[in-house]
Amino acid sequence: MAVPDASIVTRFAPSPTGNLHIGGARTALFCWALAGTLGGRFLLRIEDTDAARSSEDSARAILEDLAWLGIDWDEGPSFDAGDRTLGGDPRAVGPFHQSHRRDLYHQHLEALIAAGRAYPAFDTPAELGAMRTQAEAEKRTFIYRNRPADPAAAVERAKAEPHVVRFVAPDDAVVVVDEVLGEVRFEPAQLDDFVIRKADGMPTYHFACVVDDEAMGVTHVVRGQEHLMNAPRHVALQRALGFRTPTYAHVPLIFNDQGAKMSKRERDGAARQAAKQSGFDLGATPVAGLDAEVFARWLKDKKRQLEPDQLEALATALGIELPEVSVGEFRAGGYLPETINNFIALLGFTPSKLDDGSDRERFDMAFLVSDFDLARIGKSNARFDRKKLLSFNTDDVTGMEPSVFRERFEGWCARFMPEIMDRLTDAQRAVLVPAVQPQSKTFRDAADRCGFALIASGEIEHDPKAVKKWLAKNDNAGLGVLGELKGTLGAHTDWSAGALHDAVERFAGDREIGLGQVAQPLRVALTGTAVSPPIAETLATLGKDEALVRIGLCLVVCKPRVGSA
RNA sequence: GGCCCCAUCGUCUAGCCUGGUCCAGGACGCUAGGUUUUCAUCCUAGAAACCGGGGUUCGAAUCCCCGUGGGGUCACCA
Repeated sequence: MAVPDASIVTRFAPSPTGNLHIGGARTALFCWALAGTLGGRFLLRIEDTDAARSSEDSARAILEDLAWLGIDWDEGPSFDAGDRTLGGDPRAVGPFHQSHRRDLYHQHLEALIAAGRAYPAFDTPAELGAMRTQAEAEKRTFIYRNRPADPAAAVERAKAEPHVVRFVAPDDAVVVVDEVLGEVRFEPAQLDDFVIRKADGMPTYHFACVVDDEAMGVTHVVRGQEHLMNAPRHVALQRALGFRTPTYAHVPLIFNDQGAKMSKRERDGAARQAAKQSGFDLGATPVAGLDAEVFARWLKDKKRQLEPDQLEALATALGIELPEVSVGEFRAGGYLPETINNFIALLGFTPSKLDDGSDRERFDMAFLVSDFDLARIGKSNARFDRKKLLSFNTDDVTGMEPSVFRERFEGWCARFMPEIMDRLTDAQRAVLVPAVQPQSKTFRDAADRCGFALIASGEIEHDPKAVKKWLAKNDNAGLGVLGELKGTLGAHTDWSAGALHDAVERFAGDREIGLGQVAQPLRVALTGTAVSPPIAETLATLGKDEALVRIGLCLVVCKPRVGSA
């Protein structure tokens, strides 16, 4: 890490209108890492100037997601992350919610009007819409520049009438110097007199952002390339206000499988496609909270989105998994925060090489905070490859120290799969959890593999394919083995996994059959399927009584019917 | 459509700035074998790319131009 430099400040400034998106997480991560390599501080600001769409719940959720990822902010809203406290205001530059900073914006805005660099405008939305339509009809780009002939009169009129305040765009070209893209030039003909204060008195994003970056001493602005067209506006505003221009870095976007900006619509798209493919009939399969008309409209219109819970319910009805897009969804999906950080850092950024000259792909936060460099950010957009993420996550889950795995997995279960904690004893989990770890790609995957221990023996559904292959085949060889096993296991007393492992092996050895010929019929009996954790641990988790009940039950349920093949 | 950005294996990328060491390297995925009591792992091998066209140069993935393709953005949203 670099020598501490108190003058360096990076910031992440989300707007609290939804969950933290994976792209936002990457931006935050880069800002955090940059502050680290430069020895500066990382600041978090909540951009809630849109009163209607912002919510404190959303702001809170974003804070929690960032803390979960370990993207700790030095300054910003205070947050108790359990083992550490984040945020605070040591330099007294807060508050960090823009909705609480209106006086500051107001001061600068008045100064701008007084300097003749801003003016009240009284156009109604309908009038503006008409101007745009006309411009479009004439194949012109709509550029608003209706400056008042008499500014003083306009200011006077503004005292009594609803209005917005617009910025007087500069007459010169604006050149944005960007650390990633180089110099980007914007001609004055494309700069319009954009709105800097809305009719409700709130500043627009552009104005609040520029004022706050100055007031908070932000030196480096790292954000997605979708903001590139905002940069000339911000630079022009800074000049008019007499502010510094921070260092800009517009990082490439994260794409989805379709090659477009990854967004929350992803999930709607996946569900829509599945619904169309399967010819889903809402009439035949009602979905809670979703009425037919809404569904039909949503099905037709690609831009339409369902409410999150409607979407979840529909996905369940369709029997599909929705693709994760927000950090919370990846968390619920059982991904590790360190893996997510590692993976998203690789989207657009290339770390220094390994000593053998190959690409360095796996690294932790400590590495990132010392190796991050804006010069190593690429210019082209990157597709989000879920398979590669899964591969990374698998490595990290299976490579975890078993005791650590158990602690973290159970922590995840407590939140997302409480049955595992409620229904299994500590002793059962002590056997099952380590058994499941080497097989699991995610915590959710691990939890799924524990499922057999959660159901009652009567609820077991014996998979016909598994029954046929492992019990009925070869003149019911599997059923025969199972019958013998019932006796052998019934007489067996030590139900530790180790002893059971030996017992099963001895059983197979005595009969000179492969272990598979024993384990598979047992799996079918114990779980109803051909897949389970290693057989000894499966038996041990269930316990002797339950295991024997399941075997007995299977023998009855799956016995060959007289007269049928 | 205007403006802006981008362009190496299917995907993420190295190399490009400072032309030759690149018949282009790594990773995920894919294919084929192998290990394994199931699934998942794991091991070995393999296929797989410099968008097209012009220049500049002894020599271009690397520099320049044009074309094509992709993306972003055009709100009293951020």
